Amino acid sequence: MPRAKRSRITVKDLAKDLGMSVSTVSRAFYADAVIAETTRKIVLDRAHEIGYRPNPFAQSLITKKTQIVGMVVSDLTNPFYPEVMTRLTSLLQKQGMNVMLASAEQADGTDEAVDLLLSYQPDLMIVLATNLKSHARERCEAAGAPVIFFNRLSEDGLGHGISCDNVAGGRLAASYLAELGHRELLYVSAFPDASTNVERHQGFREEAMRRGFAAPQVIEAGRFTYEAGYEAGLAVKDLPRRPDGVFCANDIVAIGFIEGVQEGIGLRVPGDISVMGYDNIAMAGWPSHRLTTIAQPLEEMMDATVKLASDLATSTDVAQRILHIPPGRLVERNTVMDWRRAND
Amino acid sequence: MPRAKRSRITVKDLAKDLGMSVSTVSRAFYADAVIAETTRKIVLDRAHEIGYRPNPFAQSLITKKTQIVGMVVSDLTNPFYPEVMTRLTSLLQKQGMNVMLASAEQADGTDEAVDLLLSYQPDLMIVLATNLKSHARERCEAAGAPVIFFNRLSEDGLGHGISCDNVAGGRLAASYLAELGHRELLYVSAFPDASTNVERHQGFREEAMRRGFAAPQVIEAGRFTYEAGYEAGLAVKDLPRRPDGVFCANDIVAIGFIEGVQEGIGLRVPGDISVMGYDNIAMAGWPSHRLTTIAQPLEEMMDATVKLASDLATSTDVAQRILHIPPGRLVERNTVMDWRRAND
DNA sequence: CTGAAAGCGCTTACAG
DNA sequence: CTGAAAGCGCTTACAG
Repeated sequence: MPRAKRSRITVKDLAKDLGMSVSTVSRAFYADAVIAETTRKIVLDRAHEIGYRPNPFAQSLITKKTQIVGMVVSDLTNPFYPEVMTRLTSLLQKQGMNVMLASAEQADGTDEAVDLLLSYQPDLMIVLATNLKSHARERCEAAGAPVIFFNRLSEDGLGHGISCDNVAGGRLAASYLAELGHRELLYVSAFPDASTNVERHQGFREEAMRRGFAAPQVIEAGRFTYEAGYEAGLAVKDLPRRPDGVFCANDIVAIGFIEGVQEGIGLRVPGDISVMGYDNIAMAGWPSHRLTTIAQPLEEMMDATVKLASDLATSTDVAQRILHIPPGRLVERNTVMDWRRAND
Repeated sequence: MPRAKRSRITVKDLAKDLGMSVSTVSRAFYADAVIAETTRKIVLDRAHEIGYRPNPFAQSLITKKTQIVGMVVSDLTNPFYPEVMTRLTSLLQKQGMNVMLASAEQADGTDEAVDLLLSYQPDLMIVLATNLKSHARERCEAAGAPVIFFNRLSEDGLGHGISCDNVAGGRLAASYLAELGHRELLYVSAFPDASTNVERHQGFREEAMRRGFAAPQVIEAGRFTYEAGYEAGLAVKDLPRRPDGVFCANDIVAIGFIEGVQEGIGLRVPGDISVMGYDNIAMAGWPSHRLTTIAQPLEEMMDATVKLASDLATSTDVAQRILHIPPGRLVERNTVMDWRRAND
């Protein structure tokens, strides 16, 4: 069967079919174009019948809008991101936008991937998980694509950002552990430059000190991965003081940490040491983990992103917007011990 | 700062800059165009200097090639797919192709998402995880985009396909369990129409019966998810005969199954019941799971996909290709008991 | 409210 | 080997 790359229907065809000019037909597809409503309806109906859609490439050659949003991802071993990615994609598609992907697995590959993506003139870029280097962000903006950082903010504080209030989240973790009788706190840090990491640490530390505790000890896991968390768990034995309450940069790190601490040092969670995460990924609720954590307000974060995206798509000039959405609720499960009750 | 949607550099600009015609400049970007090598080098060098890239939209208006591959995904709670997705994206980008995403979270949403994607005239479609309905596949092909099914084949057997030899994998599972002394086998089935599911079951059953065992019992988990596996684990208590060797449709189902069987029925794995998965996702190696499984030959599968993709991109007529790559190796961990040794 | 014409940024026969 | 011209499928001032 010769795949006869059937030449697709064009405005011309549809115009001839309807006995109208191409101008008129074209106008039917633009809500704010001057055209009789009855004419528009005739065109749209017939278009639907014969399966005509304006060629977006030809369109964008003129409108300079592509309806493409570039999505830069990495770190997909953290289940938080695939979920965000697919749900965001669905939401954006409902707005008529299409998502083009650049995978930034290796830091060095990012640039070329971003450039390739930019040649498609995306209306905007959404950066998930990775820390786009400043010059890459600048290239995006020079190419006319404003960038939205999702969940992590840009290092240089530029670009739009959607994030939850991680400082408040960090405080919440410290309060919770403190209230339950923990005294020797530890923060397990992930990627040191990530705003999420920095802010969660900051909130945790502030709240601990406000309560008159020593500054929490810190283990540098270095990355937001299970493996990094696992190594951090092993590293507990080298700490000057044995911690009783641990707050990890996120869930996947926490899960790795717990397994490291159990396997490597034989400590029990929460019997010997309490551990909390951040995100509330699905896995945190599995019987094998039952991780106490702080939920991200994912719904709100995604809605805000889509809202911002369509604002950026329609209006040419939107002031920098950095949204800090209140952190989600505390999700109590089985990895934190209540020492008050234990001592009753 | 008014974001002055800086008008990008065009062929014209570059031509003027170089004192050449646009034709010549244009030719420099096509390997098989007739142009003096020295001229080409001059053009390319200068293009790189001033950051010129041909506008892919204008290009594809003429060439009818877009360098876009549409990727249809769903089921991203299975960590197997995010990994495939990102690695495949990187590989395709290295070939100069760009990946556009359609998320098919809800079965009903798929169609509109696919249509939207098709309006961008992708050179081909890659379907991960989901079972594109036949009519959707037909629409893709009618729009000139051949489709490659990755890991699962199309229900109607049409379209290109890359998959590992799941029948052989199923046999391998049965042999392994049989050799280790298991006698009462169980298959935990996932999405009933998925080719992977059907073939793994088939191989498992064939090998069991070839060895003179009864046909393995079956629990219908229904989906390739943790939750479905968990429910299946609970359902073990309703089985007429207590199984001792279980093969699950994939790893994530196996992990759920194990937790269901432990939590809900109190059976121990592998003490009371042995369990195997399929895929060898990263999580299968974590201390919390240590799942015995069959690895997918992911590298080979992805290479074959990229190869096929670039064949399809260059040649207009490629015969239907369905590749069954030999299954990966058995990965022995801690969820299968060796009853021979146990009885020594 | 509608149509004829110009033009978006390219590629590719066609001449030379 | 290079250039002038036509044209890909659209949109949008400009007339009417």
